[in-house]
Amino acid sequence: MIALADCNTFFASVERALHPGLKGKPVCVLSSNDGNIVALTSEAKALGLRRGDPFFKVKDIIERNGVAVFSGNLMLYAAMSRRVQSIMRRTVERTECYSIDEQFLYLDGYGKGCDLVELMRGMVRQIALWTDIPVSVGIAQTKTLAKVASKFAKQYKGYGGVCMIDSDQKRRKALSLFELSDVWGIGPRSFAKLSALGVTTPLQFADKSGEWVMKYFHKPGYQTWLELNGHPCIDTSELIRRQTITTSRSFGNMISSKEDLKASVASFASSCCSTLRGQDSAAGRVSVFACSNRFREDLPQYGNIATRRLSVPSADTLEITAAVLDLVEEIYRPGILFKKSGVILSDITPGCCHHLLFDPVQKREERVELSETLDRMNHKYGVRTVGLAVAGSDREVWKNRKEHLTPNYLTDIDQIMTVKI
DNA sequence: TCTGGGGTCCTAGGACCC
DNA sequence: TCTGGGGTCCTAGGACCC
Repeated sequence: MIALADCNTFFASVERALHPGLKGKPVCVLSSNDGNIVALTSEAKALGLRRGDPFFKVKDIIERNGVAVFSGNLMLYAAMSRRVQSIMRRTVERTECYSIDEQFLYLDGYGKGCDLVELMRGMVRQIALWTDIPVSVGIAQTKTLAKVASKFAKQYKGYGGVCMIDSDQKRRKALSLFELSDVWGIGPRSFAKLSALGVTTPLQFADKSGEWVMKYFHKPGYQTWLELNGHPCIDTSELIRRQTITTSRSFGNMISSKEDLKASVASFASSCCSTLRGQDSAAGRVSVFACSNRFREDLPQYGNIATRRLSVPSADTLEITAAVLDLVEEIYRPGILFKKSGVILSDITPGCCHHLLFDPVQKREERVELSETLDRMNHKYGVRTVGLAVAGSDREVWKNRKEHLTPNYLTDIDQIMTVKI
C-alpha cells in the first residue's frame, strides 16, 4: 500500500501557523507581484474567493470581510515543508517528495488495515503538534487512488485526517462519488472529451475497456485508467535531477529599454546557475524569452524566445550570463512594453565541470571556483550579497510588488520572530 | 493601475542517416 | 498503376501537474 500525505491549503496554513491570531479566520496567499490568489483557507473559500482570482478584482471582498492577505514567500514555505517532511521520514522509511506540500509514503511492511490507519493518524497528530500544519492522508494500492482517498480524508472530519481504500468495494464506492475532473491526470481537456463521450464519473471511466481508453486517450490516459483499477504504473521517483531550470518573472512595472531587459535576465541567469550548481549539473543550452502584457489589448503584442547551444555544458554564471545578454539582442524590439522575461537552462547533464580539447573558455577550473565562491557567500550572507553588476540592484524598476510579506522567520536570523513576554 | 511560476511527459512531423 | 525499409534526432505543440 502507498500513502499520499497532503498539507491542507499549505501556503495559507504556514501563514496561519506563524500568525496564531488567524486560527479559524479567512486567509489568502498571493502569487508573485501580488497578482493572483494561489492558496486560501476554507473560510476564505466560503466568502466566494477562488484560487486564481486576480487580487485587484476581489480586493473589495477581502477588505469587507477582513481577510488576512499575504504575499507568497516561497523561502518560508520551503523551510516549513522541510520540517513537515522530516517528521514523515521519522515515521516511514521510504518517502518520496512529490511537491512542496505532498509526499508519497511507501507502507510495505508496516502491517495491515487498522495498523496503517493508526500509524498515519499518529503522524498527522505529531505534525500538527510540532508544526501546526494540518495534513490529510490517503492510503490505497496506487498513487492515483491514494490521491482520491486523501481528498476524502480532507473532506470528511470523521476520518481523523486519514482515509484508506483497501477493498474493491470501497474503491468502487469512492470512484462513484468522486468528481471526475478532480482525478489526478484528468485535466480540463480530457474532462470535456470524457463528458462528450458520456463518461461522467471516475467509476464509469475505470469500467471502460483498456482498448477504448487507449483509442481515445493514448498512453497518459491509459496509465490513469490502470491506476484507478488498482494497478500501479506511475513512477514519480525520477524527479531528483531537473531536466530544465527556469527563472522568470512578471515585472511590477512594464519596461521598454534594452538595459532593463538585460538586467532582468542577467539576474535570472544567476539564479538559474546557482540552482544548477546546487544539483551538481551543467547545462548545454540556454534560452531567453520576453513578452508584452497579454492583458493590455490596447498595446502592441510581442513575444519571442531565442536559444543558444553552448560548446561545452556549463554551470558558470559568467559564461551563461554572457550568452543570455547576447540572446537579448536577438529578441529585443524597441517600442514594445515588456511585462515578463525569463531564462531557461536545458540539456542538463550531471557534473558541473566538463572538459573539451578546444574549450573557448580559458581556465575553466578557476571559473568554476569563482562561481562556487559566489554561491557560498550568498548562502552565508544572504541572497544577492554579491553578483554581477549587469544584473542591477534590488531597486530595479522591473522588480516585483510584495506588499504583504511575512518575514523569513525560519531561515534568516536577522528576521527571526520577536516574542514579547 | 493591478492578471503567477516552475515543472513533466507524449506525440507528430520534418530532416537527416544508411 | 506500381516508386524500399528502417532508423535517429530535433522541435513544436498539447496536455497535465503543483
